Amino acid sequence: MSILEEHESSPGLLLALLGYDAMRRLRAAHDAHGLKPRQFQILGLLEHGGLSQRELNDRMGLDPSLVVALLNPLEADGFVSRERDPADRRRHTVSLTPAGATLLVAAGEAQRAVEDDLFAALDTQQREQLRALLLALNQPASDCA
Amino acid sequence: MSILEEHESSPGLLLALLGYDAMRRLRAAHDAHGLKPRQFQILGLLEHGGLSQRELNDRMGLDPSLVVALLNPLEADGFVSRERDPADRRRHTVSLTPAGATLLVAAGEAQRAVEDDLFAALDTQQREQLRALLLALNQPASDCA
DNA sequence: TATTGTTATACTCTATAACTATA
DNA sequence: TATAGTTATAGAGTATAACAATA
Repeated sequence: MSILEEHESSPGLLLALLGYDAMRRLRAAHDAHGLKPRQFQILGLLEHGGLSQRELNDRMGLDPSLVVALLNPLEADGFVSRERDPADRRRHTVSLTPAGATLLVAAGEAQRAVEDDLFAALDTQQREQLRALLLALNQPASDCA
Repeated sequence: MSILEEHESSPGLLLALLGYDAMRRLRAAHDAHGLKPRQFQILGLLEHGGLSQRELNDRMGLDPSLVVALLNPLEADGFVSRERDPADRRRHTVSLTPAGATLLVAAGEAQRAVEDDLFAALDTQQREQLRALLLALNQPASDCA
């Protein structure tokens, strides 16, 4: 059943509801691996080298306190390691462990499967269109603050 | 600042995060009128005549308990009225009051302003494209249950 | 003083289960 | 028994403020 009938859907609310559904499905997929969608995102961000928590905050658009709460279980389970930066002892460099890299691969397959299902109604070209439009939305013309 | 860099955004998570941001902006806009986005949606659904709560559940894709919680303040503030259906006394017919109709107009302008800002990065044609793609996502090809 | 990371608390939206009343 | 509506509780994701350690 559809979330909204066409005539009663404002574009903004439609986007909000579809986004909520997307997060719900991502969560269901990653639950099998003991991950939250945002934790999977962190593993992906660490794939090509360690980052400070500050860098994770910035790239994810999240408050530092959120990143701490996401990292703690990942570190406890051995998927991620935290080391103090010798050059600036305030910084904690977060890195992917071998176990974390393995988990990233397995959970990545689950995520791709979910996204295939999520966008099943669109063909390849339409998916590319949608992706391009969403990326445009994500980069506001200018920060006129 | 953008929520995600291009290379690190899965389409599904991108949709989820943009949807969250859309809901956040809608909430901010409707707060000025004492409404939640879902309550504004209810007012819109009642614009062309009364509905039972059951019909509201179905059209909004929400659990009945949610609709109750959304309606109670609306009724208390006089924007909506509930009357028992004489034909089936289990049914409560929900209708828009004159005050509710006035609120719908005012809040509708706020919502349009938010959506204009939300989709500011897109031209008219791109907005139509996006809307069509989102509507397609919202109507899964078939419920192969 | 400013920055990195941490802790604690609270808010929004939604889901589920159990209940009442009507049919 | 089944349906319309209600109540209460819980969960996920995020935001904010206050704090300790380091620069």
